[in-house]
Amino acid sequence: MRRPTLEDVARRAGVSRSTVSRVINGEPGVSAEVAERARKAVAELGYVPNQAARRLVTHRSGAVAVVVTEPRRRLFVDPVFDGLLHGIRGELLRHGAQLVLLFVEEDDDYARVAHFLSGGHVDGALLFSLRADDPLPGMIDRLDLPAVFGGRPVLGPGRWGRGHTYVGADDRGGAAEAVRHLRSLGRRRIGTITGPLDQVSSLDRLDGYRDVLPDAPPRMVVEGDYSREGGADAMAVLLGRCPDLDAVFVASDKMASGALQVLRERGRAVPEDVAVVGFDDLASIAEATDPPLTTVRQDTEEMGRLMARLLFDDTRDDRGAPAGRAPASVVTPTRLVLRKSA
Amino acid sequence: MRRPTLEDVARRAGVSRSTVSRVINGEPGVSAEVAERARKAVAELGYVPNQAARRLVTHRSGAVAVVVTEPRRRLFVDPVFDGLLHGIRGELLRHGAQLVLLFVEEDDDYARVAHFLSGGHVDGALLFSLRADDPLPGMIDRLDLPAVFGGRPVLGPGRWGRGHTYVGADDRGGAAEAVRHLRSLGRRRIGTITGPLDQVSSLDRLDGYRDVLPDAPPRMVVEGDYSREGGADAMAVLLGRCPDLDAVFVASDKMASGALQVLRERGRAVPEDVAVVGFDDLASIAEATDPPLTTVRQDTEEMGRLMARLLFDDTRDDRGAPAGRAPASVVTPTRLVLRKSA
DNA sequence: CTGAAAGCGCTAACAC
DNA sequence: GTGTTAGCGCTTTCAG
Repeated sequence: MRRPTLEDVARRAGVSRSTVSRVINGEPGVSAEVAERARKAVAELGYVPNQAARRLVTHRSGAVAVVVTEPRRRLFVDPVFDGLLHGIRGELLRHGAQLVLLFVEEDDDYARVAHFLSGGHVDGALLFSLRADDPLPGMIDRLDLPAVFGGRPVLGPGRWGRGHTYVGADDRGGAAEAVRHLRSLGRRRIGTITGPLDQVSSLDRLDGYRDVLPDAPPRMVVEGDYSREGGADAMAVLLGRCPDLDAVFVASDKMASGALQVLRERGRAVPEDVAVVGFDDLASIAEATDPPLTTVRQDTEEMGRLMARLLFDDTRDDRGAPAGRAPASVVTPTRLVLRKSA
Repeated sequence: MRRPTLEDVARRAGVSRSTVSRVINGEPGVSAEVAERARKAVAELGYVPNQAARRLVTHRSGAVAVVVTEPRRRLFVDPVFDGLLHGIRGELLRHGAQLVLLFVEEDDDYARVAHFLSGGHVDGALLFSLRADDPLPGMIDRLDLPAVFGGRPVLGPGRWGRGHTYVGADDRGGAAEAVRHLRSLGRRRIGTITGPLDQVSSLDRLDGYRDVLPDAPPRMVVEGDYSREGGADAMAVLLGRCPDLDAVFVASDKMASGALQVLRERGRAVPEDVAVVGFDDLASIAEATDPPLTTVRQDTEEMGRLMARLLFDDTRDDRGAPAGRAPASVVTPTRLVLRKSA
């Protein structure tokens, strides 16, 4: 009733452990006939390799950690993260790697996560570092573990995360394109509703807005919180400050849907009176609003896929090239999707 | 530059491997003085136990799998699952266990998951089996691995999953309570919008409706898909079939919000003309609708916590009691939350 | 209370 | 091509 070991399989096939091991790991140099016999024994015994033993000697775990700093459980209802995770999953699958999910919620968790990551449980880590003052990037530096960030990480106050590999959307460029579009429509009083300004992506999107509108007065900028309600509130504020506003760039679709509602309630026609552009292109939102939302598309699934791929690029040369430099980061392009709101 | 091993620590502390091992694992029978010396050496060397080695000998992995059958990537935008996962996470944390996330999307994945689960990577599994014909319960039977299901599992056509441990909300009772409430309000033409009827929970909620209204004609029952749009469409159908409907029990808050919208568009006042009760009590939806939604609350976080707890109950007696019977399943109570819609 | 020694199940040199 | 032999780093009897 004991789980069969390599030894058992070998005995049954009448060969040695090493040979069976070679067959199982698909190594060359085993005659077809012997290989067949070994495979048969494996099947008959229902042999499944003991991973712990394998790891012990290979020093590889076959698993990848995904570290998420979950802002009060909202992460898992986030379609952006959903897309990311989906892309990651697909790529991990191709590599036969497992996904170990690590949450950071309280401050204690950083130590816990660091401890886990340094425990050899995983071959690499994919981390989402949203906040501008996130300790994660600093932490990973001390760990000597292949890692790829989702979103450009920031290291301490003002220090950009050079040396960290990351995959991020072109937040700044996308935002700039959105605002440029608004201006090309002849709009002159263009406001913006930003995400929480302690997040890198929010900051980048705001920078994109400023790139195009360097002289926009501060009152045209209102900080939101990426929620629908936050978007609605921010829109109300914006309208109060600038009643003759004729366009607004909203840094997320969710906020945009809230903004649209307020605009409607206040009797502003969209896009006639006020043109609106969102960000994310979440089908469930952007296609369902009234009018459908013009927005900046980011391909979250592709981003996830890329994160995993970069990680594996870094990870696999453990036998061979001396670990190499961290692979280059990639900024994925965004694309303006024109619907009816602008 | 090699990672320090127990041996290194032992040498530094001037004791034996065994002693250090005991200290690390908090075993009794080590003098305070020696223990202190060992701890000091651990700290100085930054020693972190090699999990693979430990697992190899203990036969325990310290990890738990969470298996989700992800219906076309919608799972991660599901607040119910979010709550569940949150509860699970909390409990795993208490036990110092890791969470390995396994997705089932394509048919291939079942084999992959089964293989993984039987590979000794995890000490147990938490599985969400939504569909009535889900292969997961059958699969787990052949695996000899402690497992707890989220939602009552069903084994093949008509065979209820006896012998499987699960944690599920009292879908049937909750639905019945909702309908009973509607009736107590004097409503007589009570329809229902169900979830996808290939899901156990949907079926159970419908049964609850029927428990109270055994004579409701089939036209009063419309199948939805748990989405907002699905709820809207179903509401339209229901209204078409029965224009003088005076109440509706909707099997999810998301669908209820869609239904509410249609009701409003058709000029039906809620709750005056049509009373509406939802299911789930997702704060983000139920409190935000107009009018706020009366709904059946299920405590998803508690359910998640319970799942993990039951799993550990089953899991830990590997040294001691002979594995024991699978622990009892638990059906968590639901509670009607009265707001304004009914 | 502490240490010595025997593996856990596997891979990887190294012989044959 | 295939087998032999060392370990990987840890826990766990069993002596002392």
